[in-house]
Amino acid sequence: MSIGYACLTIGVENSQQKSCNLKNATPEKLQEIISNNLNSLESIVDYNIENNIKLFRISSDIIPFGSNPINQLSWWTLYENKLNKIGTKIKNSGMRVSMHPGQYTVLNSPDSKVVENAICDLNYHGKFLDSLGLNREHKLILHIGGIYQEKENAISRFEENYRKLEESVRKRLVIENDDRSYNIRDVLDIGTKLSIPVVFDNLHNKVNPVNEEISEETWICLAAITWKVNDGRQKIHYSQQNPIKKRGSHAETIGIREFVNFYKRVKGENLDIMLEVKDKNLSAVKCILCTGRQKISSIESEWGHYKYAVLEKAPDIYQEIRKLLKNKNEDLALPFYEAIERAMDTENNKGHAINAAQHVWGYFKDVANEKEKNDFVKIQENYKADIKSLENVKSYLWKLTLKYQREYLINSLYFFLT
DNA sequence: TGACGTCAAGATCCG
DNA sequence: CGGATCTTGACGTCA
Repeated sequence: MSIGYACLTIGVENSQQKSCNLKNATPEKLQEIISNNLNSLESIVDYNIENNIKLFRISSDIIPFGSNPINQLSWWTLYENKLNKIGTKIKNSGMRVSMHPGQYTVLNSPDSKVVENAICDLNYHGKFLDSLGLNREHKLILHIGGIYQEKENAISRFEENYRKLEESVRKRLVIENDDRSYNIRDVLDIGTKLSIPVVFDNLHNKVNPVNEEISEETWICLAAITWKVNDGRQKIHYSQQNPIKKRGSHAETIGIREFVNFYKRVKGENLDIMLEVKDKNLSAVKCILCTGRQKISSIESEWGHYKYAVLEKAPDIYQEIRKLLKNKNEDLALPFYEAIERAMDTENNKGHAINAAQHVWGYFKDVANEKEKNDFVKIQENYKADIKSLENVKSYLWKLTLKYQREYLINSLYFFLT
């Protein structure tokens, strides 16, 4: 039903997350970062609302060192107004958010210090969602942890330590199969025994399967049983293998044909699907537009974002898409994104890249001063002569985009896709 | 002891 | 000096 993305955005203004080192983490520095990060979170929530994205994972780093004793700020009171404002936007728009402590939060460690840290960390995550005023449908996702040579004992320790968690954390906690230690069968057994909802992760299940014969649909049905009414809709994680990286690495973008097939197969309309993918919000918008009825205007607006990136890669596909968008009465989302994917998969070509850069330059040629005109000519020549890279050319154009505040270009993915 | 994963910050280099 | 490019950090497990 809802499709969403994790933590960061591409091409969204004022959504940057900041961080700092432990040794620089003064109260002043921490406050500055928290203030920035909450402003960014609000921008992201606004963006999600505008783009009909109803599922989002909030970064664990939203509060720097949120569970480290170095951070003694009571950020939930210092930023109470801001947190309420953001929480209200989330609730009023029907958005569902989550948080996901990473691979270093380990509840079942034999080392009691590690367990203590994990509990602190879960408390921090729970407190953040509480401070937004959100109910228990807004989940905290956790992996089971390590094996330590004795899986049975490791699982018992997970169960023991789970029971020690505060109710405010337990009510949100859901568990997920991972790519090396605990497969979906293990996690379903634990979830069933302790009444913890289970998140099925399709790529982890491919990398660390129980049994190749059992289908994804079957596992999703079995996981469904662990979700009770006040947990909200069943959630799953979806990602695709990056073809050039090692097994388990997330793809740059979600291949839309494969996703749509998956969505039909597993009856995705009954699920909340969290995408784990490098291009973040871009894949979320793509998957949302390809699984529902769309107005032509949404596709046209997407074309506005992608067009110069496509022109840079493949002028022929650029023309093909222009032609495609003239069919105002058909459902264009799928063929549109398939064409975008083909274009972005195309090998770089200097001539095409220069052609696109000149199109973009068109936004400045009337306002640019003499030095800027000369610099653009020079950087183009240096690019042709292999002295400068395409990234250098584009970062020069980005500088001009910001200087002359060209709104259309600020929202263009030309500068963010490679 | 280093790889793993992730992203910005910090450090260094270059013209 | 500003910008580009590289290295580091912060976490715990496992080989």
